Amino acid sequence: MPVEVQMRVEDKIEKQIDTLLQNTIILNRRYLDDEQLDRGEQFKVLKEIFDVNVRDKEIKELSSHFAPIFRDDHPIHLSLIGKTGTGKTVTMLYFLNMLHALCEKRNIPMRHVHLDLSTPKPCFRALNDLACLLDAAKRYKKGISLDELMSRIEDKIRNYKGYFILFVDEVDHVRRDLDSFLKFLVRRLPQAIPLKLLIVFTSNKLNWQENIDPRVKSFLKINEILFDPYNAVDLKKILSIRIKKALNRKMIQQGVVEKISAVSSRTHGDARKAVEILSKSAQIAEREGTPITMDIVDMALEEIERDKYVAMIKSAPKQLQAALLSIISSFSGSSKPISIGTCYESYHSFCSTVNLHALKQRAFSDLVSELDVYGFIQIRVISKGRYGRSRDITVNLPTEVSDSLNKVILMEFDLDAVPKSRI
DNA sequence: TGTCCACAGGAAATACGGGGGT
DNA sequence: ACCCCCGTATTTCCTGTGGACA
Repeated sequence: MPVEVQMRVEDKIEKQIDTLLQNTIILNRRYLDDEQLDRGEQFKVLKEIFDVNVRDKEIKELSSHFAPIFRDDHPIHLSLIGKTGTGKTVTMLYFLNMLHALCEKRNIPMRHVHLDLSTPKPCFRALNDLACLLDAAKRYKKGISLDELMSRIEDKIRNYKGYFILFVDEVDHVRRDLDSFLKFLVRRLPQAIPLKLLIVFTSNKLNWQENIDPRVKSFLKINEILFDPYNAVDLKKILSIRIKKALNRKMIQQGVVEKISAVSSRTHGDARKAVEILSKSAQIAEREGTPITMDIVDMALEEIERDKYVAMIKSAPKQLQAALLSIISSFSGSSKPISIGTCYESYHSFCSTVNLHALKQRAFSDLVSELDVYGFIQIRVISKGRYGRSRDITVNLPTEVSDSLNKVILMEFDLDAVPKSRI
């Protein structure tokens, strides 16, 4: 390894560190990622955001909805509707926190619980989570009846007489048996115990109430508050607050914040994603040793896109990885649609080479649909008349993305394909 | 106009795994 | 240790179908 001898190593290192410090962009990394902030810090950021009148309208509506509590009245249930990243959860948590403090001050007994269903789960798991939050049961994987869980929850709060606000985040994530879950919350629970139950639902689907059992629905008196996607002005405010806390403002070029807010508001209106773009741009700029420029933002956008796919497939089950790989490889080069039959053949042969149990076609077909939902591929049912009816598969990923997907999946298989094949 | 391909995609059956009760 | 229960994954079985072709 060749070493430069002109300058003493110590001096060199010192000089490098100095320039690095001068060009530091990220001053406080934690403020670029909510996961790393504790509740108090999150609320502090939120307060600043609310103080510049973002989400003003929603907070007003929330206040008027909950106002009856202070007249010893019983407000109906509430449903917050809006896309992901529009601040439903944080706003509500913040609001509940304030409400709690206010109730304490006025001696009104009030409890609130946040049931987070942000990852899809069946009724059983949802109830189990709730039971855990209430300290009514431990975490079960399986093996206890739904009824048992419900009774335990009831027992736990039977003697509580004040307001009980249950914040059910992302209700529509209760898969399959949403009806029985709601039936318990809306019908059985209020009848079984004396407390004043107040449920707040959250959903990103406007029509989440549409296909629930009408018998449950009739009990579900609900008030709705809509959370619109953030517009560019709001996003700019939100980003500015983050920048003040986390970044070296001198290293951000004119127009960058505007660009990020514009792109975000146009494509999703999601504040979390906007902050992610900012954070990624800062990382890239720091790596390249330049200020954050417009070009850097573009790079960040691309990189986020790619990482999204790679991360998703990395954490996916082996079968799904195999399916995607066989589709990508049987696609190689041409961009003409392929029928699902051809894909199944190549999947089958791939499975035998890596010694993976190959699924039957019906199951494979479901895997393919899943890949479509995630956006890796597009499928379309078409009929070739005499030559049958099938789904055509198209891969529309940028080549670099599909290349890195290919590499990642192969790596995943190399790691455990070797020892298996030896057995 | 009817046939018939090559699947789609729903429903039910079966397999499996893991945990609670006793 | 044994059995039973529940949730999930996969298989098996099945009916349905758009349109090129004869």
